[in-house]
Amino acid sequence: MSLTPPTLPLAGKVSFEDVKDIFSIHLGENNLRRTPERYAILEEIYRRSDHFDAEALYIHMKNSNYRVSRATVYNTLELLVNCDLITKHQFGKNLTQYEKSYGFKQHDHLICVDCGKVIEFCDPRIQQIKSTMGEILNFKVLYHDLNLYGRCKDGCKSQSK
Amino acid sequence: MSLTPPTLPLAGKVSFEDVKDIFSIHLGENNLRRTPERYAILEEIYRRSDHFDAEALYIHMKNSNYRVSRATVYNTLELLVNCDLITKHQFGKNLTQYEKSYGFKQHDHLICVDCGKVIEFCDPRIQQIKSTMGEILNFKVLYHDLNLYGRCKDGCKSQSK
DNA sequence: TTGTGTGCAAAAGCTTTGCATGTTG
DNA sequence: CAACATGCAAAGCTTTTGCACACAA
Repeated sequence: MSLTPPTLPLAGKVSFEDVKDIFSIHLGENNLRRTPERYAILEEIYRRSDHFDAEALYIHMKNSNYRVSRATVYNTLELLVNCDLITKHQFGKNLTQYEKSYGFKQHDHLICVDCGKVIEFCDPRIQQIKSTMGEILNFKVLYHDLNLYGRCKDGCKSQSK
Repeated sequence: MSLTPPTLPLAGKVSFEDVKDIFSIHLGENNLRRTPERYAILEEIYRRSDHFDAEALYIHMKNSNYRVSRATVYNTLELLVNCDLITKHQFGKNLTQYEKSYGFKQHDHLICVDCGKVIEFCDPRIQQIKSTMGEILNFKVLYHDLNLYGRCKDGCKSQSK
């Protein structure tokens, strides 16, 4: 069972330039404009760690280096999802959360129902489930979302989120 | 690999009386009142098939036999989740969906990204992932949510939702 | 009778949309 | 310069909350 921390980039493979290039190409291929806002949002996301939601990203940008509108944030997040530079999740709440995904191992999430902490893990058996089920049900499985919900045996401080 | 349709009740085990009793006991144990609204909502859910959201349930009850408020619907849905009579899902949208769960096999979901169709499936390997990961990460895993997203190879009519 | 539950409507929280303005190609 | 993107605010949707009234225990 692999326990390589999923958040560690694949060895020596990732630079922000790569990510920017991918986005650039994606924009070009879809006749979308290369605006400074779009690159600034991408850069902010790849500077951040962890999971974030649109509002948090908006506030963070507003308070720091760059000023963008909420509309642009939402718009850009969708573009980045489309070219697989970020992935979208919902950890049991009606709030969309994102995380950067280029150059990171595929992984799933374990969420503490007490404190909301999110832990990442890898288990190759999920790939087997995807291929078996795709075959049996005659689907091309594109992606998946697996969340385990539970309680920390050590006991967490039950701090809310 | 088991291909028993997950939505079929476990043979000869389920009646609405069972479900009502479980709810009744749950209410009693928690010093909650046994109101006609709560039972009416439970009955409506167990009469329905498939997945549903709070608003659809509210509208459906409003238009038919029983009149309840949205607040009561949301309140009761939470109680039913607590005693495992229904389960909660989010199929990639900011909309909580529910399904009845008493007497049905544990199952997961395959969602068509084109037409939104939801197919249920069972794969025992998910249980193995839960126990392995709970052990390694020192968590008591309570429940999970696994959604595969993909495209029907037969091609669907791309009807929206 | 007492306190919990209900209904209604208002509020809250996240996301989308419309429109005037700005900027890329 | 024409089309597309941005910013802002308003609107949309789902869910939660506050309060007066009703009713289960």
